[in-house]
Amino acid sequence: MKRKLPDLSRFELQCLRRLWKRGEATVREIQADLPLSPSYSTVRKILERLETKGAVLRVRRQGKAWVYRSEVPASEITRKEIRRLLDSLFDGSALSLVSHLADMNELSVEDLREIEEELGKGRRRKVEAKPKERRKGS
Amino acid sequence: MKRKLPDLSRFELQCLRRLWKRGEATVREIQADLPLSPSYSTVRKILERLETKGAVLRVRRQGKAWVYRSEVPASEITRKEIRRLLDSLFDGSALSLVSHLADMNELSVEDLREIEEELGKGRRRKVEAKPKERRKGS
DNA sequence: TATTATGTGCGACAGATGTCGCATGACGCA
DNA sequence: TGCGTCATGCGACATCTGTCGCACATAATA
Repeated sequence: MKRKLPDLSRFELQCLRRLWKRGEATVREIQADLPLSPSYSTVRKILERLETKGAVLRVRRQGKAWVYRSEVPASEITRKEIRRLLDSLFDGSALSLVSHLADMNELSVEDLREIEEELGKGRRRKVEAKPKERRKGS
Repeated sequence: MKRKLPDLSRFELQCLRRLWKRGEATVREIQADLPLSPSYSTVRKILERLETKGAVLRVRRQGKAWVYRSEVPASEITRKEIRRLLDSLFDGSALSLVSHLADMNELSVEDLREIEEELGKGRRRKVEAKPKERRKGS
């Protein structure tokens, strides 16, 4: 049985990612991690909604603050989002998505070979995301 | 100079895609193309919003009905959406996105080789999306 | 010409989202 | 013990989104 993954908004996703990275975190910590530094209340509200959506859980208190933990696997949410994009813009074809990526100069031949190799040998190790500076896009 | 691409909702994107495919279309035609057959008024409203967002234009009338045309290039909107996903879930790393796709069994080694080849020879031809049946996902 | 479709223009709405402010209560410290 | 500090719980909003219904004009028809 697979519980239905909740639909998450962009901002909710943002916050959730911080949780994934940290494992557990308080509202204050997540707020500190966010780039646009929204108000404490705002982040608070998002976490609250994530909780009602069942994507997050308050595990314990750290002093007076609640500590949250993600209740949804990063990988599943990620897949869901990918699928969404695939369906909404590429008729479900991953190939055409990758083609676009190549077009956008987001992929090098080496990148592809790497994936290929993993794919070839039964693989399971996922390639880690190493943030890279964005080329000024035209 | 590059005009700022409008932010589009899922449904707006859906409708816009029909326009891309058809070149031009009336509300009725787009409605007919949509899978969930929303009411005429609904589609009408979406087109109206797309127009105020500058994503669509009413070119002429066909009988009493307006004929719409997209004002935003499919490729740019597509890129924008891809970028959005990349930034919101993969720290901008296309490689890790592709890795996930491979993980989801959405890519075959052949697919990758194809892209690779295109990439290798300066390329520009984009791989077309040929809808493929979704493997029952676990 | 009276009747019937059909598209338009407008307006309405409920829900989701992003953003806060404020009163309250508990904690640590002077 | 009285006073800040800090997180919480609640509520408030303006937008954005998806969904329609309806009155009105007009074109096609009987």
